[in-house]
Amino acid sequence: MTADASTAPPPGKRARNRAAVEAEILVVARRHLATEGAAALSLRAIARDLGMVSSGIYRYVESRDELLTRLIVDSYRSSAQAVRSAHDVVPADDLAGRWRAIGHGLRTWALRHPHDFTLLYGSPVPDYEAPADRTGEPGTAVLAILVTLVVDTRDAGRLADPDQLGLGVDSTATNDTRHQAVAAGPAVDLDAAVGPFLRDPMFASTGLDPAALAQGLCAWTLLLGAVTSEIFGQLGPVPDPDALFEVLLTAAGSTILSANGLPPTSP
Amino acid sequence: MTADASTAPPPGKRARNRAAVEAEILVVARRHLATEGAAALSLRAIARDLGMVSSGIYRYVESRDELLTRLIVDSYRSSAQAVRSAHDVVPADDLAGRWRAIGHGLRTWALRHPHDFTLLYGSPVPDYEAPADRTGEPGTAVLAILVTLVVDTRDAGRLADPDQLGLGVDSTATNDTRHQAVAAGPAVDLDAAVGPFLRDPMFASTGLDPAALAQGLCAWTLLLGAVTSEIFGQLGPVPDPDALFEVLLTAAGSTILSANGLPPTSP
DNA sequence: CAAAAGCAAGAGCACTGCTCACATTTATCT
DNA sequence: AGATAAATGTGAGCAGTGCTCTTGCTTTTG
Repeated sequence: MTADASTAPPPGKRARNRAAVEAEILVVARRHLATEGAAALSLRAIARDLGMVSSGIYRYVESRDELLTRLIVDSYRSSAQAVRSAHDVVPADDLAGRWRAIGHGLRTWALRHPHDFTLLYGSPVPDYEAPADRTGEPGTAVLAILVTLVVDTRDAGRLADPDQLGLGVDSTATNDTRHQAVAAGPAVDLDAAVGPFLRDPMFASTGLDPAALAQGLCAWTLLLGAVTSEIFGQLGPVPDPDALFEVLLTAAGSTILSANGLPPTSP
Repeated sequence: MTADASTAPPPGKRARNRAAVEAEILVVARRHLATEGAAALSLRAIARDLGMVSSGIYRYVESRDELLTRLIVDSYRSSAQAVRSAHDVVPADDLAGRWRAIGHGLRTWALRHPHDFTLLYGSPVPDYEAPADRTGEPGTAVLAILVTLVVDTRDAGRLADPDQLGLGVDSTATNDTRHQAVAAGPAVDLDAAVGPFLRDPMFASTGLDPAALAQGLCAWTLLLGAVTSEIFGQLGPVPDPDALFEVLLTAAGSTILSANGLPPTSP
């Protein structure tokens, strides 16, 4: 009634309330996610917590899947930010330290938000297909950090020897001169495996070679496997999870970083 | 009425029917699992498919969790058998071939039964805690196969150099003489990480040393990470999944197998 | 000021896991 | 053989879920 125009900008009291409710829904959803887990996420329960009737929540969130998508995007951001902030405090030339920061950053984030981690890297939620146009880009954020580390490692000439992993260097030159895998195994076609990735805009500017990217993927897969294994308890009761992770993290790091600080080809 | 005793042995018609129904339930449950996924498993739907009333199924399966446990144990058996049969066809002295057989065995099983794989290695089913006394032993079956491979590899003197992974050999001797991890990283305490495992009856007879076990765990974690990543699509659309898996499998194998078929300490 | 758009509320549908009381069938004991 | 006990089938019912639709009310907008 007596409200003048200056205190009622285009975002009117209605729009403001809507934004507040939407945010509140996300907050409550995150709380439920943290305590109950993803599949137990109930729109009705959220509505109840917010003091609104069950059907009312559909004014703010289209469906349960929509809510999940928002949480996923949110979690990707959260994890990437956690990893990034852990990574950025170590000096750029401390390559090993940066790797360890990435690994520990991801792990401690996962331990702190196990359900969020599950949402991102666990089995897909039933009857839910993540929309690639919304979860695609945020999903690569933490991998992108790892890529910059691989690039810097290569630039510093400290990239580990691909032969150590059974990945031949010659496979990049000629396509039919494939490298023989671990002692008489069949062929490993590096270019087929990771070549198309390198043509991706995300990598094109880095000038990475297939072997280096493959090494990076090994490190990433091993790291993610280590965290997954711990969060999901796949190895049963582990006596000293910290020590075990340290071992796996070190091993994963050694796939991209030469261990002794010297270029791989030196004696 | 005219049935004589010879056609009615101790397993009477009632027990036989019960066994049949229980088996049938598992069959239908597996079918639902394959088509709908784990979280969509509905006892009512199964009962409906079996032509019995919804409450009737509780005469045969205690609860939904009980059904899940049976499926999980079943899947562990199925996967272990798949891996084992793939592994057993390659000659015992072809160590690399055995590793590849294990990896491919697990992967093809997972690709053929994605929901079963999810049940075992995906995010835990909400509100379900796997009873360790029933899922514990079957869960280690395929890992056990890998352990025998590591043991045989050591016996053949073809174990990869632990230093390649940044895992020092001296950490087994003195406890405070810890190995420095990748270039100036903190300590890696191998004994703390895997020592207690070695005291386990499963390993005690093998005489494995901590470094070798750690290498095995690296291989396992990387392998499982690779399969998980593919089944769950964690890397987005991969151009050539077979080639990528080949790369990761080879890399994982190189953590336990010396690449050139020679003992690690030779020039 | 009136029309339009946004919102809260409630009823309702189809589904879930699970329990309970009741009737029927089968196995076992006397 | 007959009584008794155990196992099995049936249907109703409770509390919960996602989601839709209609009915009124409030805020914003022309």
